[in-house]
Amino acid sequence: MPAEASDSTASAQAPQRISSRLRLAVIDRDAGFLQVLANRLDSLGWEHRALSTAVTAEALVSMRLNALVLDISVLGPGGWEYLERVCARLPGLAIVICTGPSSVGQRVRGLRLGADAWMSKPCHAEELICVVEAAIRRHRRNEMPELEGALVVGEITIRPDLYQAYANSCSLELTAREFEILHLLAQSDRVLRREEIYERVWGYAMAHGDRSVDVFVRKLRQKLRSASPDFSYIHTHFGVGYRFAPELDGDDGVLAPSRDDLTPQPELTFR
Amino acid sequence: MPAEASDSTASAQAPQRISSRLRLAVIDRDAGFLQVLANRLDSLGWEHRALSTAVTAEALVSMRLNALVLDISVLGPGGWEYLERVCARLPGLAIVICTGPSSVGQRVRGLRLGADAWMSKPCHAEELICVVEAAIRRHRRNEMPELEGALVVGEITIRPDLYQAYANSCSLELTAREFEILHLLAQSDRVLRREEIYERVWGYAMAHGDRSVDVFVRKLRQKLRSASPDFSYIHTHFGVGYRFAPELDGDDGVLAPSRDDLTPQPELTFR
DNA sequence: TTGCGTGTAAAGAACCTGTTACCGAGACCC
DNA sequence: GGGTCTCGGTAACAGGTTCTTTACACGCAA
Repeated sequence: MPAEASDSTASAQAPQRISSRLRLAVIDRDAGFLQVLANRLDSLGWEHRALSTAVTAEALVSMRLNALVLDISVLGPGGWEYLERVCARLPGLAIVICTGPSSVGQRVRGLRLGADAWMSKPCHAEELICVVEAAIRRHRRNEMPELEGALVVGEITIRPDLYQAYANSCSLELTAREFEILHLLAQSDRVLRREEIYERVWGYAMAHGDRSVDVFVRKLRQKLRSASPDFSYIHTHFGVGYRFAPELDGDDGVLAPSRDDLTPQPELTFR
Repeated sequence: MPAEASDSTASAQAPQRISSRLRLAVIDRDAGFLQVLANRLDSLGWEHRALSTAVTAEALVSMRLNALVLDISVLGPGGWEYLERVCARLPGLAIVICTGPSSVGQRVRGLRLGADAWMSKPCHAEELICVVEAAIRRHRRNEMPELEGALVVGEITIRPDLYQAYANSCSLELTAREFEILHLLAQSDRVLRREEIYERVWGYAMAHGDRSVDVFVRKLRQKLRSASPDFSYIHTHFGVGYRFAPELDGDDGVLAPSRDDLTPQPELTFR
């Protein structure tokens, strides 16, 4: 039952690891601390960067960070002002102060200025990362909308924000499931096995012998063909699965002319 | 560490106190701790309440809290599960664990389960409050753009400052909930799932099978139709949710994907 | 050619939504 | 305090849409 399954996944995901690739900068000079942290971050797949001194808020903006870990003691007396400036310029940035012994007054001040958390060294890298995650998590919750851009492939436009696909300004009238499968296929630039498609769209494992994916692919092909007859979009890989790629009919497997192989996803446009 | 001297300038603007009246619950049994905290909270004007044991997530919902301070040790072994449940049910609630000595593993676990911060007792009340504020602040950041202008869509004018919508200078007589849902939908230029709507309007997770959103959408449609019969505003996306867009009836409501690539919200004007 | 995987079609089950009616909680007035 | 009213939330039903299942035909690979 789909409803039950999605319920269970919801509760199962609770021990939350933030999945997507995150970007973190650390302003610190403690080589040992940086090394340990770097190892841990690498194994989590985060992009990270160590800075030995303060960089301008503008520079931080250009790094497109999710979080900043700051040993405020390396900045000297101007640290508070710096913190304040960075918080004002990047209200969406998670900032964790991680520094040596401090007074309650200092911690209060840091938090009031806009830091999200204060950790005292020495601390465990794993705990620091959890604190950073907690701050990012809370920040993202509201930001959620996650406005994905439209995907233009062949003559088809896929609009995640509208949960619909179009051809020549005309809706394909896809159902929710149809759209999800098309979206998934179009995003992936490779063959997807049925089990993979099922698992990512339905949210749970495909039962042996289930033909649902095939049936949906047929419906999709039908709608795609009637809206954009000159292209074929979904290709069968016998014994494997399906792959999405716009191909002009008549050509022998030649990719759509608008494509070039230099850019991996040339038809992927952000609105 | 930076000198504390330059406080005067910084404290003038930066030390952000959250102004509005906040609601906090504390699950703890340490009378001394509770007393000190209560005094501090009173002087800040927060509404607060001490609980000596866990209350159900539903009870927490009904308290309309901004934050929860929890000594997880008073809950015994079931504490983790409780934390998880509360986080799932109230994704917008700031949760700070404040408890006695703990291991890194425990702190990591608590943060992963969804707590926003972990403080070790003994701690200074002021610092605890700052940590709570930091969590709330981050949560609220995007939630309250403040001082929004009126939104004019189709024949409807939405006035957040008056908590009301109008058609031809005539009030739609929306109730609070109706207005909030309309406002949210009108602000978002995309399909919103029911769960999303519920969570952002009610402030906590939608129970499985709850039809409240549907019923309110119906009421909204009714009022919108009687005030502005030529337009349809709220569109159902079967199996997904609702989307707001003023459309002249009679038109086929064909959404041209290329239409708004340059101007995403042509009919949405800020005054 | 055979066996297995895939395309196609249709029917019933399952699900989703619109709609209405009803009840309890809280606000408000007297 | 009691009564009335409005609002928010719940339950039930009907009708429509979508999804799943099943069956069979077709085509690819060995």
